[in-house]
Amino acid sequence: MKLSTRARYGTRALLDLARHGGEKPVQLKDIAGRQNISLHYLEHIIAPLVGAGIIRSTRGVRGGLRLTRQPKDVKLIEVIQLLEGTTTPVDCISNPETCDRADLCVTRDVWCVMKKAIDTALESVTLQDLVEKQKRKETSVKQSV
Amino acid sequence: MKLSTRARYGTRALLDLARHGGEKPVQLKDIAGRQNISLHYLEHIIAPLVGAGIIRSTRGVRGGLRLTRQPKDVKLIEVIQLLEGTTTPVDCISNPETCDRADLCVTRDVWCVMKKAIDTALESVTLQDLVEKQKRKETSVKQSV
DNA sequence: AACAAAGTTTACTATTTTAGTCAACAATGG
DNA sequence: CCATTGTTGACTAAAATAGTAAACTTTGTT
Repeated sequence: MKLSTRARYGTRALLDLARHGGEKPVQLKDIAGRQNISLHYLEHIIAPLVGAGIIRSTRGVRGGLRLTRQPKDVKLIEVIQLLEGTTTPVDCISNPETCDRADLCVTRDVWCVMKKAIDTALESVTLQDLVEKQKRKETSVKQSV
Repeated sequence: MKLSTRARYGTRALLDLARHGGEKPVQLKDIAGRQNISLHYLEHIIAPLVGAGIIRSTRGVRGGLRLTRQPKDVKLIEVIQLLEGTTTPVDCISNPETCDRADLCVTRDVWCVMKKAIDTALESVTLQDLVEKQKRKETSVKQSV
């Protein structure tokens, strides 16, 4: 039940983008630098997010990445589903036909409850929430120094 | 975020044990047969459960496995933690020292919320719940035939 | 005592997934 | 046209997963 680095790096990259994005596009190499993630790897991770239209990219000089929505309109559940493929702990939830016990299986019901718990948790968090929380953490650190 | 077959098979094995266990110990090969799981593989999966004392085993003729507690006293969270190692989606939750960003990291906070959601879900289910649910499913199938 | 029936343990292996790297390519602005 | 930036596909090393096999230990029965 581990989250892949794709999901973790991708979320951090999006958060970084939300944090540093403004008028001008943010370059992937800057995100990679700030987040200390391999640029080449991040390129792959970002791809499904661009594909899904959460991010818009512009190539060429002064190009980069931009969020297509307000951070408050990007729920974590969507991000994780794109990066992780799904939040389903077992295949038989989304594809009951892969297991002939599916209809009688009570453990399947438990995994289903589990998935719902995960989804509910991720449903309630937006990029905006993360940005704000991060700002608060940063200022509190500055003050304590 | 997939659950391993260890977790799934192990849970099913325990459920089977709770279902068929009575006076006499239940033999692993019978569980393996009923659940259609490789006996050899199941031996490995069962090991940590025996080690943790959820199951007691007796070797030799007429030996087998027995639950050491009432099914109502076995919570799924405990089973999954034993089989899966942990329910933690990222290491930095239980081991903050593995990441030097841990204290400032807001994504870490999200994974923490996620873990709690999973734990709460699994905390609320016992083997007894599964046994009862399974009995209900079975009788409703019989009736509909 | 011997044997058969259980579980235990260790060693090994094939396959898949993960986490990347590398290089060629495409588009864009100056 | 060229430097810059993102895109794509090929490739790979390492780790995890999902087993298999076999030797071993314990225990009840004969």
